[in-house]
Amino acid sequence: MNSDFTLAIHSLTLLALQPDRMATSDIISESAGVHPVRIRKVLSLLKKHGFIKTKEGTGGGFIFASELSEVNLWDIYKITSEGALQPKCPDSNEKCIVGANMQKVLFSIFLGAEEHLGEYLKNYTIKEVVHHINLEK
Amino acid sequence: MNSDFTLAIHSLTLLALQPDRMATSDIISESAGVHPVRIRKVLSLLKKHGFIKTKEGTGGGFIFASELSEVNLWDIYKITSEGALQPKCPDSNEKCIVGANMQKVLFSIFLGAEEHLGEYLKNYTIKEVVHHINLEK
DNA sequence: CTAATCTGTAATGTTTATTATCACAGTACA
DNA sequence: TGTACTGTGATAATAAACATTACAGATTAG
Repeated sequence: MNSDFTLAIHSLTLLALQPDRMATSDIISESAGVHPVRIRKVLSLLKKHGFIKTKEGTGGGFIFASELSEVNLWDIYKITSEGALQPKCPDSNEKCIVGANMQKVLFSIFLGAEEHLGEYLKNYTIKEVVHHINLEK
Repeated sequence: MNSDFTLAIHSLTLLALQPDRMATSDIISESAGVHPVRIRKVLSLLKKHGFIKTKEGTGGGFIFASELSEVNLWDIYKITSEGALQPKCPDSNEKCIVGANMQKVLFSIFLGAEEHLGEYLKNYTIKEVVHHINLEK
């Protein structure tokens, strides 16, 4: 799994903490320790799903566009990383009962695993993450 | 996540289907489509935990050493891939409230996620996987 | 007892995935 | 009209996964 999921959470949390003004990709990238272009790419996904708004030009940037308690981590996972749990099986031997069928068996197991993970992630919203961040202060 | 987890499942399933005789790393690697050395590395982990037995020399190889229904996928996950869910966060900015604390917040979330995944994986044993493989025939 | 056939494992090379960087078009504002 | 942003494609650098080589140690067959 790449870190788009955690980058998205990081960015949203930062935006949640300054709901009144926009944050640029430079500011967010400095907080997250990654390149600003990556921030723009990940956040453009979140924009497409309406979680944030963006503005180009001077004074522009990114800003939260929904209720903190309505954005849960499962939503974000699906947008950034759906299918990431799924293992990339090498082409196994079709002549072997196991090789020929293992891939689809594993596929169904991991599909179930991802759904199960979803049940857990649905319980976490950005509001909770922000709360945890504040507790750590 | 690398594919050690699925390789282990694949190998155990193959061994489960021929409980009477040993399988060499060459045979298993041919079924799984990977290099025999990888099979030996992954299976040596399973051996350490007593799930299989090995024998060196002519006629040697790997063989199942426990009850199919007592080897569940969570056991195997823990052996091969524990912590794999955990995202590798880049060093974020310590001067930023979010950057400074996000890592430990994410850590606790992903720890919970892995435990939750465990509850799902515990329900799958090699016996079930073998059963699914046979159904696909 | 010697050659053949295995596992065990370290070391190294190759490939693939992830991430960073560059380049530049488009938008908004002063 | 210049400056400060996002949006996005293309390419380069880095890191992770995987394959390959090499060889020591165990076991068996002849």
